[in-house]
Amino acid sequence: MKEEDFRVRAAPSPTGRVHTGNLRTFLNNFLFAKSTNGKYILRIEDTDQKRKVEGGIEAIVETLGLYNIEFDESPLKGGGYEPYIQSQRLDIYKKYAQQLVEKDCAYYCFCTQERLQSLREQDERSTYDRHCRDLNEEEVKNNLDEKKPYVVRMKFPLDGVTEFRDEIYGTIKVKNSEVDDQVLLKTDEYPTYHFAVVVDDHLMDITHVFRGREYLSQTPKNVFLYDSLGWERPKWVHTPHLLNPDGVGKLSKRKGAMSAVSYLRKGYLPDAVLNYLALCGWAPKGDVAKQDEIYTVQELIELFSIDRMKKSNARYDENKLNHMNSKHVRNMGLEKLTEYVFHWAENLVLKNFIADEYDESEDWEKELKQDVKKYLPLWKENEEYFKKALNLEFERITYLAELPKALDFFYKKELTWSDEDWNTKNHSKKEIADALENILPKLENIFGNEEYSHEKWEEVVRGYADELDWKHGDLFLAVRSATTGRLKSPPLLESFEIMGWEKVKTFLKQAINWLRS
RNA sequence: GCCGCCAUCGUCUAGUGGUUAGGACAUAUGAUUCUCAAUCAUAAAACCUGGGUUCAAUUCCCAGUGGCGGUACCA
Repeated sequence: MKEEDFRVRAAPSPTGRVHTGNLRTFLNNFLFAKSTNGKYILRIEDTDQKRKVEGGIEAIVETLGLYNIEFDESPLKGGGYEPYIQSQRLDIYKKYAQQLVEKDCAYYCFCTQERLQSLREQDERSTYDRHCRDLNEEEVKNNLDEKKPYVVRMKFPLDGVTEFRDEIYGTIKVKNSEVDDQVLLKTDEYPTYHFAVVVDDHLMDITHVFRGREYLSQTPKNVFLYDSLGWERPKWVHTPHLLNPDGVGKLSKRKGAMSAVSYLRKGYLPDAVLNYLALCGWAPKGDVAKQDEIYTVQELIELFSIDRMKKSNARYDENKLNHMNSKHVRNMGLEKLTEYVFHWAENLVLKNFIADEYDESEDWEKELKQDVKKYLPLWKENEEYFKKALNLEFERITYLAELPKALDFFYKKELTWSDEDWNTKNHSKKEIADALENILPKLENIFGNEEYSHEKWEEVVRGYADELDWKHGDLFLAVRSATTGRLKSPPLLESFEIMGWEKVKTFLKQAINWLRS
């Protein structure tokens, strides 16, 4: 088979949610499809009516779109294998279920839920006792005529071994006695996952089935169905899990997973998130790997191959994600970054997504929204000014959500302080106020006349510190708190250049008043 | 319990039948510096245990231990 004939699919439930873990599965499929020039299909698996959610499809497509992950075929755009929603394919499953019954590979089961329940109560570890496996034709016919509710179960071989190949794990063997007579068609005539996935993957010509490793030991059920129906097996690619940072359990929201939209809102770049996720459980070959591990999506596509995927689970590590994001932010260049920040503020932070209806937004998101609403008009008012300010801050942040606070002193008309914003270890508030009052005219002298230079500025501060017999650092820190409202900031001279002397002077005066009150 | 899978620094990983076991994150120290960050340099840090096979095993085999997953009319 030629690579361009490869077809992979993502098969989510329509919960509308895309979180860290399944974003990684979407990504694996995507990288494989792109790297082989194959097709990427979205199919919705909504066979559990109890958990059905309306409208989640748009949310998923929208979210992935934000990461530039597009589908070649989907329920929304079609593609020649319709329908792409399992609940609209019920008659298809029914047809093949009947075929399996005719081939004696499946059977009608009339056991009630209550009976199954009591079986389980007797022995928690028991599987279905195959009570209906050998009903004779007449019994089945009678039951059907009486309109007894039924399910269709697969007639899985009682002994022997099922063997199949996984592209990552190699040959897997499972004793058939370990496998239950899995329900294929439920009472409500919906298929179960194991049945629908086989029928659809076959009918949609899926060549590579990427899915979580939790399905590995259940794959014999699929193998049985492919073989019974006389269909060619696809290549299975079971991928290891992303674990919580503490290594306990699959990554969960409570322990650090975020929704795919939230990452972008927080100001992680799509490429950075994908860069990080791709490197969990996969690594390029040693001789083509980059030492710093920073890759664009394009590079990942070029390097991707299944045989480089790991077998073991990986833990989620926010530190590394943060590091990668700050690298990607710095690599972007000021021009592109400025553009992206505006895009981020307008189209990611302030905009409401369909996905938001399915995921409760967190406190920081609400706060961020308010901050951005407040500052964005100011940022846009003077793009050159913004760019200069951003230039001083962008390598001090790890994600864009830090920007409103990081840049605030460039935009505020008044600063406010609290006691923690001052270094009072060596000097009292009164001493600091006096010092500021005295240094103000000295600064006015250089900045007011546009005669400043790095040397002069340093000379003024250091000179006056000597005069006061202060440590130089203490005086710089005092000026810093007064003019930026905090103890940590970009270099002062560069900041003043952007803010302009009038603003700096105003803040200095405000600070003196605050210190004295 | 039973079944399946996995096992290199704290974390993500590279790599090998003979290597000073490499990189990245995090950590520590130093340089730089008006603070923070960035940058640079340095340090500490790993082949799960026990048996085989072999001249030689972290690497191959087996067992144990540990971890993850499955054992649904959920996916």
